[in-house]
Amino acid sequence: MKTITMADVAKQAGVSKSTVSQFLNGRYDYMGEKTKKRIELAIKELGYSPNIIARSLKQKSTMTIGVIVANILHVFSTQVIRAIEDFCNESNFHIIVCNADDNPAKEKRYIDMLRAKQVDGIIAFPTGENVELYNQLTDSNYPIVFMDRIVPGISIDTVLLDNKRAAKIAVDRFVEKGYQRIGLLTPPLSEGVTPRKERIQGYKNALQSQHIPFNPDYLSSTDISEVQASLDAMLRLPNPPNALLALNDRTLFEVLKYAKKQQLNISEDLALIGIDDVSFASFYSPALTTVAQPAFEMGRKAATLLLNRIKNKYTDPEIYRFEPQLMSRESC
Amino acid sequence: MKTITMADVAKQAGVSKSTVSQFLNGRYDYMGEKTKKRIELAIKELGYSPNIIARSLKQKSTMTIGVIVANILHVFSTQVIRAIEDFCNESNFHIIVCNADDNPAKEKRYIDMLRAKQVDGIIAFPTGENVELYNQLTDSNYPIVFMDRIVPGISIDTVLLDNKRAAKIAVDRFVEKGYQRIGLLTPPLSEGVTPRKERIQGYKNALQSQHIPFNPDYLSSTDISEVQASLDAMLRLPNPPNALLALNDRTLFEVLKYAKKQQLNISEDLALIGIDDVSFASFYSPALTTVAQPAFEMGRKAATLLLNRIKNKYTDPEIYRFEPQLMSRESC
DNA sequence: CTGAAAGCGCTTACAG
DNA sequence: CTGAAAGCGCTTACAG
Repeated sequence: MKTITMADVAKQAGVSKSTVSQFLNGRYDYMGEKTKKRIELAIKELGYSPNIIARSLKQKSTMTIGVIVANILHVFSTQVIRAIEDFCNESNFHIIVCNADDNPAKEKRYIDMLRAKQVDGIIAFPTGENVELYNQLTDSNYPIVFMDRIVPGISIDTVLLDNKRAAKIAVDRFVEKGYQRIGLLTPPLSEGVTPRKERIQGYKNALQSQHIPFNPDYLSSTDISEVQASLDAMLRLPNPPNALLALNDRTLFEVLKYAKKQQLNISEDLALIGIDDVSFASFYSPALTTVAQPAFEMGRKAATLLLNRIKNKYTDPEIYRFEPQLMSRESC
Repeated sequence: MKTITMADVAKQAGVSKSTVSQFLNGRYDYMGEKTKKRIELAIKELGYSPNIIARSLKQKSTMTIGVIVANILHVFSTQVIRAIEDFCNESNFHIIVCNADDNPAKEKRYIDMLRAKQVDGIIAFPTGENVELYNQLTDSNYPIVFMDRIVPGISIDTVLLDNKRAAKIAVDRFVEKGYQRIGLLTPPLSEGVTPRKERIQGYKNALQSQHIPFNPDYLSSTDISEVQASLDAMLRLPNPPNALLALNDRTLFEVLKYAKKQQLNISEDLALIGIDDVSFASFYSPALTTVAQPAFEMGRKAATLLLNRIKNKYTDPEIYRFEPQLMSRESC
């Protein structure tokens, strides 16, 4: 299985490699009709297909980008990736997908490898921990876009939800429906995880503007595995919350598991809103009111920004906030 | 930003490119200690990182594989991809992810482009339509593995669920619980889509071995958008089914939407089993009995097979069937 | 133990 | 309108 190269085509067509190359790249400006035909024929006869690696080496462009998410199993990431892939496909780019698992060492390894493989740019959900590396990237003007998380002090295009607003939308909805004792369940506030920080802040701000005092007992920040226990404690308070905001889909899952186990009647016993629109929200009983992220738009935006940078349309790095959307259903 | 190359390192260290290359590839056998040190230092000083594209051109291996799914948004695909990525990561491979959307033209384009980019192999959920192309690939001995779908007449490693058994497990469960009038809801039986064909066959076979006559009225094969209408009709039969098998997750969603709208009491009015274990199965009310695919094992197997082929460990192409697992819960 | 040279398969400035 | 030649950044067989 000898692989056939441009030289073979050239020989077969009786022209030089240069001419074949011109032909392949559509630079027909001065090319004779018979030459074109001959090359076309030779390509067909030999079943030739160009080696893009060789081209990449010369052109310093691989038409490939890297996408590093925390975990592709998270629905939001999957949707973002799908949007990125669609956009890239329109521009003939491919995407290499990596799972960093919130592990800075893994993230660093991926970034280094991707660069070594000469990908033209990277979209990442950053761990936030590789500050030195991020700075290197911006210093060398490497095309990169962050998703979902802001790394303080780093000047890189970042696409994320207006998280404060997401929390505010939920709180306002609770209040509008007559709930004042609003609990919040969140995973641990490890540093670097923008959405959690901002949503909690948004929750506090929203309470304040509704003139509801913030009650620390109503805020549980625990590991996913302890959400249920923590919720249990919260509901056993002398004056427990009558409404609950789940900070993300995985937290919401825990609430629903707990509710089922305890035969808690959601919406009657306890109003519930989750941030992240889950697949079953509309047909759950009660249908779940959620605050949705426009994941596809966000992915598309990230891809647009990155490809623009790759094409050298320089713009100052910015933070792009997307509007969350209330999906009004039955649970509140 | 001049990029620094091996030549720069060589000059800085006062050795030849060959020696640097040896060093990078860990062929220290005969290398003097001082030489090593000098190279190491030069690399550090210059911040050198090798260009893997250049290496790939010479070595004819990119350490990258392509993964073509129908749609990454399908949970099963996402899980398979995650497993593949994990396995590849262990072997220092990267994956390029593509969505073919069950579109043969898109599939062909991806396969052609991936090969042009010299990926070392491909794992695909095949549309089944590009028979000529598949044959070319096997003829040229190109490493490829199929997932989920069998393409008749093509000899390629294929990893998929024991679909007949999945249907049988569900039917047997129904019968064991006393249900005999078992309906089946499936998306259209377009050719090439192995799982649907096989699951329907498995359903029929299982009925037979339970001595239950197959009732064509109990089998609905429609577009997803018409599942609800079709189910409605089925339940209005003079003698409607009292148990329902949803062929996959998306069909199950439609059943649940319908049940909610019609205030149908699942498990009491109608027993229900879905193939594909959905994220909310355990905390839905009633908790949903499902038949799960071992998606991660399957993805891992596909990756293992592919990397073995890439490493030239030739084996005859085979079909690998994975055991479905009953997740016994409340809906039946 | 290390280096000079050829080559991987392309592209491209230049000459004619 | 087309070709010869150099070069992209590596690797590797070979020589010494």
